Amino acid sequence: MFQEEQKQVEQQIYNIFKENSLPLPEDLAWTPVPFSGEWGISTSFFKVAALEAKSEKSLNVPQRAEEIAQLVAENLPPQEYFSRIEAAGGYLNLYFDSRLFSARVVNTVLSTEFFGKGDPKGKTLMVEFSQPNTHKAFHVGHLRSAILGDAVCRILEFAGHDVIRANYYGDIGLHVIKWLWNYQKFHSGETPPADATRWMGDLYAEAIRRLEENPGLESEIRELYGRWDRQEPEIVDLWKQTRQWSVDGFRDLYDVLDIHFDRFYANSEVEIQGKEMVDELIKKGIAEDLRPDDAVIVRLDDLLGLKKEKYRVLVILRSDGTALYSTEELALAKLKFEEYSLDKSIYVVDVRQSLHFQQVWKTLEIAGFSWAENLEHLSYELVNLPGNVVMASREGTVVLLEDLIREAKSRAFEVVEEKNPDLNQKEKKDIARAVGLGAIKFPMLDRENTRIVTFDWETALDFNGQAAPYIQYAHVRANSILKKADGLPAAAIDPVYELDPTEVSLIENISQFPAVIQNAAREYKPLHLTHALYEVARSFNAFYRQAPVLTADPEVRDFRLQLVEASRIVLSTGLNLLGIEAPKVM
RNA sequence: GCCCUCGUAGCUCAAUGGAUAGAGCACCGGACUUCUAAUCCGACGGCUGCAGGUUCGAAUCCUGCCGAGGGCGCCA
Repeated sequence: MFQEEQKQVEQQIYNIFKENSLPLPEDLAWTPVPFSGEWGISTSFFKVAALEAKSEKSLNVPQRAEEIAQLVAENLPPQEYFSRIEAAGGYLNLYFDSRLFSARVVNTVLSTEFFGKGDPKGKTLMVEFSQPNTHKAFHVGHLRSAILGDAVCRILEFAGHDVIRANYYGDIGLHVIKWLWNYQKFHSGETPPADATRWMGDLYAEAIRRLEENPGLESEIRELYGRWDRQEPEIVDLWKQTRQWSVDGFRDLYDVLDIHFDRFYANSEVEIQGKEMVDELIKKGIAEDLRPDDAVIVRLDDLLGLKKEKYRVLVILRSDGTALYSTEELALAKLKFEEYSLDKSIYVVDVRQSLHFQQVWKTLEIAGFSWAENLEHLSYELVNLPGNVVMASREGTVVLLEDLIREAKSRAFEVVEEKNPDLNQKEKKDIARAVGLGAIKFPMLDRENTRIVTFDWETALDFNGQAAPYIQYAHVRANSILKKADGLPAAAIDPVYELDPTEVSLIENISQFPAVIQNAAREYKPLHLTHALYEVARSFNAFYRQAPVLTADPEVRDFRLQLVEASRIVLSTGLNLLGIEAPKVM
């Protein structure tokens, strides 16, 4: 927002450096001055001083940095946008003129079509996220990939990338065969009830139970897998029909979560191509075919001439010739680049599969696919239950998504009824949905990707504190003021009064928003956004308490109204980027 | 055995190598005749697991150790 001014000062500083024959720093690395009630940008001269110290051993770096800062501060020409220049401990701090700064920030937000939106980067990224297995339940453990992936896509898009959202569902594999086996034997002809996904999961759990009780039945599973592999119509038809039940159920869940995809890839879709690629790898001498006694493997460490084990051995086809996850993964990676012209292909998958991806990608690299270097794993830690219990359908240690959503909505509904009993049923339900889903999504985003989320009902349904409802509430308050104000002042307004500290702090947080988006996009970390947004909400709430808008003197009121509108825009944009609704009342 | 994460306030978590390490929860004390108190203000709370190293400067980078979790040939 102040690039021009920053560049200008930068040039002036360079000139001072030249005049004093100081070594030119490569870049000044501007940062905001640690906020203390005044806006400013800051740079330091430690690097330059350290550079000098190399030729002049006796030099005290911090002292010299301070001298340079003093020198620059004294020699900079008078500034329009900076009202105060200060050298402090090796830093040079340039403080903005508060009137010009606040007016610029607020006017920029109001006059930009999408404040914070980055310039088009001309890069196409595919983000694959949410990889549910058909014929299984969809539980809270599956939620993180979906929610994180969705938010990352929204942020990347807003930051200026072209994003293709891919879903990859596992519709074949041993788990599916086990389900089909159980269905054929014990549930033949049944159709799913309204809650299809839960029912699919129940039947899967039942299949596992039966097989554990009677391990001898495993041979029937092998046999059935063989029949599927030979594409026997009876089995294929049943598989297709039952798979659809799951797929439809997943789509319903994605709709509820407001998550959409551009392309659905099925596991089975890439099976044939996967096997073909395995053949090629064997021909090229990259893979070893040890069938029928052993599988088809790639000895990665040997191929790379590594002495210490790193990539180990990747199995790419079972000894009986059926496909593995890795078989399909090889083909899927290729298919993605064939279908789209991608600059990068990102996989949002949990951390347990890190090695797996490294192996597959290294194999593709060895096979000579140039795009293999543009594959990227966005790994995240699991959602566990208290006591670090992993959610697993077969262990029965799961919280079903349907249950969580229902509970969160109903809890939110109770609160709405208590806080705002006059609203009609429809409004209350809409708010309950926004708040309930926000409460579910926020904890999955407001955390370093590499850290485990521990799910417990109490925390998940706690609407207080550092959580989505807090931000939504600030948005509601902003809306409420604007509604009562009956329109905004038509023209841009400069504040002609001394700003309240809460206003200063609010404007500071708003001004950071565009940079935060870029940062979150670059690092694939919605966390940066949740944090910044919380800060905007917090400073807005303080402002709301401290600085009256509607009852203020006209010139104060006009500027504050614009500030409220700017806050509203940032809050709703930010929530939207997290996939969280921003209700107008609650 | 090899590899990957993580270790920060009582608890849950932040902090592009940069200035006095910050929030929420919990606990304690205050604020509703006010634009919605799902809010605000204050107090309490820290040898950033330990020991070295690199650097003008380390919670952050490197090495070792301790602790927790995860991954390592036909599950996905």
